[in-house]
Amino acid sequence: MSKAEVTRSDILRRGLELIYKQGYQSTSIDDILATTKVTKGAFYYHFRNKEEMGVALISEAMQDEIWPHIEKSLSAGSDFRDNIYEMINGLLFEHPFMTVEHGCPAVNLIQEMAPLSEAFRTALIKSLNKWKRAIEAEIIRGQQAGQLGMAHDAKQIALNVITLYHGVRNMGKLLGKTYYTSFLNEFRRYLDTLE
Amino acid sequence: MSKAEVTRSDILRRGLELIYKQGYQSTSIDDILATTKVTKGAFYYHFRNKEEMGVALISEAMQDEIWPHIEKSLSAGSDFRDNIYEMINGLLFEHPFMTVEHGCPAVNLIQEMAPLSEAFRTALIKSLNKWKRAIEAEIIRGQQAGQLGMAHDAKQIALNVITLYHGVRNMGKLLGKTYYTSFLNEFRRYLDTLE
DNA sequence: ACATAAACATACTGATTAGTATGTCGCAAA
DNA sequence: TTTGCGACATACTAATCAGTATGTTTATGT
Repeated sequence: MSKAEVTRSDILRRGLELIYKQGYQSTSIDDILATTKVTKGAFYYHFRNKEEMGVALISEAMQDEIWPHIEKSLSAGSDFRDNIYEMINGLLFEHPFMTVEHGCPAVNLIQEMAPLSEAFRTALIKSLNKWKRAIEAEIIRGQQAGQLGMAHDAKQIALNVITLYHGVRNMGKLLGKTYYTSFLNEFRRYLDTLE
Repeated sequence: MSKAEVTRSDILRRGLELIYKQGYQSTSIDDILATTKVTKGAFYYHFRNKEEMGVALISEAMQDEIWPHIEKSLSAGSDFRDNIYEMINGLLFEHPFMTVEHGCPAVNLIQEMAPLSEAFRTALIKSLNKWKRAIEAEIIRGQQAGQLGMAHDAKQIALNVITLYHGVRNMGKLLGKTYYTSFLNEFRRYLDTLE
């Protein structure tokens, strides 16, 4: 990794951290510069403007942060139900980056930026679809392994799971970690109703 | 309604509109003033600061906007399932204030401000609890009318419904109105699994 | 070792921000 | 009619913002 690449990724990582906690629009470039050794000249060498940095942050830093966990949990065991449950459980409770109070950076950015920027929307949809396809594939694997009837629509279930995740991340901001726990019980029940 | 009360409510209504579309932190007081006949002096006569206005906006303007619809739909028919379904359906499709791209102001504000302001959090929790209790009451009514087994936890179901609503409001920002429709199918199915 | 471009560094700009200071106007009670 | 206060109006400040202009350093191929 060259020195320039390190600088770039420093910007993205610190940017992700701050934007996760404060929101995109309320995080200034100066905020990022003040907490890194990066200067304004370096920033604008690597990115044309703030939006370009935001988009890069979604498709690079955010993906790097979350994706390994998703991939790992979705291929952990043989039961697709267990895998999907553990994926959500892990995201909620075990991920070192995310907290209950600040939720999930992807969910936050969709909320804040999807209506305001085409570029953000595109990057976020790409990210969402990647996740959706991964869940879908795991459900289909479950179907082929006889764990779930073929009549079920894998696409629809995948979207349900993601919708629930979005919901619980938002509710958690008001109700705290205890709600994560009771949600997970309900989520397990939901998975078990799929037969 | 006195002239002063009109001024105050003008600020709150216009504030809600702008904050709904741009977010709280990215909506400036000058934004509000520029699109009303209110001046800065009037603003700071009615509110100590921006945060106080934001909190008032949640417990007044936002409630006024959404609550009538909720109350109405929850007492529309005799089947609690139909009522809850219509509540969500109406919020998603029939509410004149809200759009798919901007979602729901309450959901948005929870996402943005719950982690950042105790005062916002308090106002939002109050608002959430009011809704939760209303749904809960409707479920219990359904139980007493024999539409649903007593074994079900009304509180839990109410929270599920709200969580799903939060989720679909967020997903809608990426997937558009068509997702609302397919979500509603799933939601109906969920309600019907409650026996 | 040297040329050249990549990778920064510094200082600035004009716009926008929340909030303040200080004034004014109209109406209600005395 | 005057006095006083509720309800504004105007002009300002200091801070912060994204972005730019113009430099300097550092690496790299030859």
